[in-house]
This record gives sequence, C-alpha cells and structure tokens, in this order.
Amino acid sequence: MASEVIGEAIGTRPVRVRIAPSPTGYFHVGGARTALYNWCFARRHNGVFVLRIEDTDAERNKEEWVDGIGSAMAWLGIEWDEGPYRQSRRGEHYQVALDELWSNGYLYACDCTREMVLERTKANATPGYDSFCRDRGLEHQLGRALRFRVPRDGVTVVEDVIRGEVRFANSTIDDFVVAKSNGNPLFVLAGVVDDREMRISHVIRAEEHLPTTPKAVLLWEALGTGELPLPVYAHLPVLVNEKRQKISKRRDRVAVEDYREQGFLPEAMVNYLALLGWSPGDGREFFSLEELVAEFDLSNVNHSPAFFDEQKLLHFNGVYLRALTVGDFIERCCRWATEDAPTKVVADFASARFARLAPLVQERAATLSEAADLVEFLFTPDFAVEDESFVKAIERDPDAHSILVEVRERLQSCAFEAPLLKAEILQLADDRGRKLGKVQAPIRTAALGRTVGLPLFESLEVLGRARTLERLDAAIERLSESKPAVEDV
RNA sequence: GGCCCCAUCGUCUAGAGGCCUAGGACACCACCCUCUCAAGGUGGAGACACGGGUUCGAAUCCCGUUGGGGCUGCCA
Repeated sequence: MASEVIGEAIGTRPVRVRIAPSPTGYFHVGGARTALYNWCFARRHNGVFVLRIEDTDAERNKEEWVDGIGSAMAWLGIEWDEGPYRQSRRGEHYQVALDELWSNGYLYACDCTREMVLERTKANATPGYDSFCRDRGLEHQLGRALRFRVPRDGVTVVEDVIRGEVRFANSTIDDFVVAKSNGNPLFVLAGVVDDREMRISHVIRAEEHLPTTPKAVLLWEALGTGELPLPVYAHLPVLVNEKRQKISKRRDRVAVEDYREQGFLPEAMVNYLALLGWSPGDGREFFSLEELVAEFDLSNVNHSPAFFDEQKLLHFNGVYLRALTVGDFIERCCRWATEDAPTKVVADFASARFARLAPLVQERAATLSEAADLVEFLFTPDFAVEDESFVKAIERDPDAHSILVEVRERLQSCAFEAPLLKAEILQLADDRGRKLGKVQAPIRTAALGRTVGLPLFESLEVLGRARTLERLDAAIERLSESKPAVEDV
C-alpha cells in the first residue's frame, strides 16, 4: 500500500523534495541524515533537491549557521539543485497568503498574551489556546496575532508513506498562530506557502514534525482550490542519544563540523548515516553515494528511533581509511591538517618521514586526528614521556635501566635501518633470555613516549640516531632521579 | 494531563504467517597471528517487552497492558 502512494505521486508529477533547516546552531547529524535521504530520493527519481532556509525567526538565527549548513553539505557531497531560498526574504509571498486566508474567513485576530492564555487555561484539563478571540471579531492590525480557525469537528488525515494513515481529530488541534503580532509569519504557514509555490512533491523530514502536519494539511486545503495535491509525507524516525532522547544541539555533541574536525571521512559519515534508519534488506553495509542512490527506497525506512553510535562510526571510518591507497591516505591527512583540523597539527604529513610510516599509521588510525597522534613523537618540538607510561614500562621494570643503557650502547654504532635495529635489539633480548616484546617496552617508552604505538623499529629509523640516543639518555637520567636508591648491583 | 509515533541481542538492523533451534554488523569475551598497538582469522556469549486473541501454524496480523519517545511556543 505504501509503495502505491509513492508510485502514484511520482507518476503524476515531478519529484521535488526539500530540506528546510533553521539556522539556530551547527548543522547536526540528524539534519545531515534527513538531507541525505532527500538527496538520494531526488537523485533516484530524477527529481530536484531544494534547500530552503527557515529563518523566519530573526532573533534565533545567525548568518554563520547558514554558512555552516552549506559547507557541511558540500563536505558530505550532497549538493542541492535549487536554492538556498531564504524565508526571511519571501515575506510578500506569506503576506499574500495571509490576506487570502483572512478574506476567506479562515483566520481571526487575537490579542491574548501568553500569560493571559496560561491564566485562563490553568484550571482546564486541556492546555493550549482556548479560542478566546475566535468570535470576538477583532480587526487585523499590528500588535495582534493571526490564528487559524480550526474546524470544531471532523478529522484531518495525514498520509504518511512510512507510518501509514495518521488521523487527528480536529477537536484536538488548537487554533494555532500563523502570524505573529509583529506581522511575521510562523513556520507552518511559511512552510506550506513555500511547499506550494515550490511544487514540493514529497516532504521527507524527521518524525518530530508529525504532530504539526495536520495543521499544514488544514492550511494547504484552505489555500488551495484543490488543483494542487498535498505532498506525500514521509516522517523519518528521530535520532536519539544514549538516554534515548532526541539528540539536541544543546545536550549532545552532534555537529557535523565536529566530526569533520576530528578527522572523519565524509564518505564514512554518509555511509553510516544512511544506515541509521534505513537498510538495503540484505546484509550489505558499505555503500558509496552512487550505490545509495541506486538502492535507497522510502519503503525500507525503519519506524523506530535510532541511536547514533559513535563506536560504529569509528569502525566505518577505519574501514574507509584502510581502503585508501597509501598515496590517497597521505593526501587526505594533508588536506585534513590544512582545511579541517581545529588547531594546528604538529605532524608534517607532507614529509618523507611521514611517508615512510604512513602505511603503518593507516592500519592503526581510526580517524585522521588519531593518525596525527600516532606520529606525534616524531614531530613534536617538546617531546616528553607520558608519566603513566614511564612508571609502567620503565620504573616498575627492574631490568629497564640496564636495557636502556645497553641499547644506547648498541645503537651508537649500528646502522639505523629498521631490520638492523631489530636484529640488534633481538640480540639484546636473547642475551637476557627475554622475549623481544618484553625488552622493547622500556625502549619504546623512552624513545616514543608511550607504551603503545607504531611498530618500534621503523619508528626509530625515522626518528634517527641522534634523537633516539638523546631520548634514551633522558630516560636513563629521569630514572635515576626518580629512583636514586635503586641502582644496578 | 491531552494528542501522536514507536517496541527483535548493549547498539544498528534482517525478518512482509511456515525457510527462525531468529541471520548480519559494531561493541564485548576467548584463542590464533604478532616487536607493543592495531588490522586479520577462528570461536563464544547475547534479543522477538508482557497478556490475550486470529490461525493447523505468529517475531511477523488484531486488541489490550507496560515501557520509551515526540508534540503540546506569537521556536523550527
């Protein structure tokens, strides 16, 4: 049944979809997913994807947020075909609609303040506007809001391809405001006017909009003479946090920009987002944008809220990172460092030294910023061994001192190439009847600063003899300072 | 409170009445590989919220309960 509705609409008019974000904060992942689904749907059906900025509330909007939406979408690779339209610049369109509705008797003026309404309805069982001004016959003038005269009886039906037929008794819908007392339209009105003028065929948006949809339907019908069919609605499940509440810009860290700065790949983000609320039906999980377009279908969209799982995103990002050629990986690192990273990155990704280690880094980093962390030992001007690592791998190891002293000795003369360094240290380990892994812990910590990281010998090779010896010396000295009593006997 | 939506492993999901002793992925645990860490390999633990129907047969359909969520603004 659901697919018939889609088919019908597609058959009778061109597919035109839109996203209508309001610039009240960073573009968040929920908005990105909505944009992605709309974009896929438009592409799939040779339709048009419209971007419309819902900035009717001047007090809450900021220009930088508008730019943020555009750059986030560009980064993700989902570009709009039309727009961006700005509602703040379309005032006359709303005015025309308002006049028409007024003269046809669909509206009435209201001079109640919020406080007055609250006062009156306090005792009532049902909060919401009490239609106080509905029959007062107030003139339409500045300082008075305009409310829609919702029919007392009957049912307003929302046809939703994902949810089916959702019915709202008109008696449960209060006389909502369509224009503020300062004359500005409210989003329901503006949205309906725009959807009509822009010939939107499908409204694909988050489920939180479902309760206001009957108001839009009522307005649509009041404005139309029947020639313009309602768009097909599709309300997507909301994205929730670990407490299963709708993710919010205030509570949760969800800005697309954040993920970009952290070194996530847009293709990984897009892929992960696609799977939050949609699945192809078989087991496949990896999709390029092109494959998504070919496969995405509203009938496969889920009904229940989805948790944005950063762990899984991290996994996806690692997979995409490892799938890159080493050359591409290096290039992405460079681009991230210059364009996306929030602060100056200490790693010189363009250097030959990084190129030498890049394959090893690529295998281990789940994000580009992790890649930077992995080679920090090589590029940081102020190298220091992590305290915790120092205690664990050096202070607590009774053999650490002699290992460091001996390795210092050996590395003074041997050629500084990974295989030879390995042979040298393997020899050292054998002499002591220790496993290689066991002796490398203090060495790694002294030279690279941490107990875990990139493979040791390649790292030392790139670090170079001078700096390696310097760091070994520093560790030996630090050890004697911290535990002066424990000398080798 | 009212209206509306939702309900399969911890998480994302497959499942459109028999193919389900419920499949996959992330995370988790064990082992293997191994110079640490990753990656990779093998194995493991882990779910149909509950109660009634309908049916020869229900995770799948219906009703109710419970639970969660959204909306309830002269925000979007």
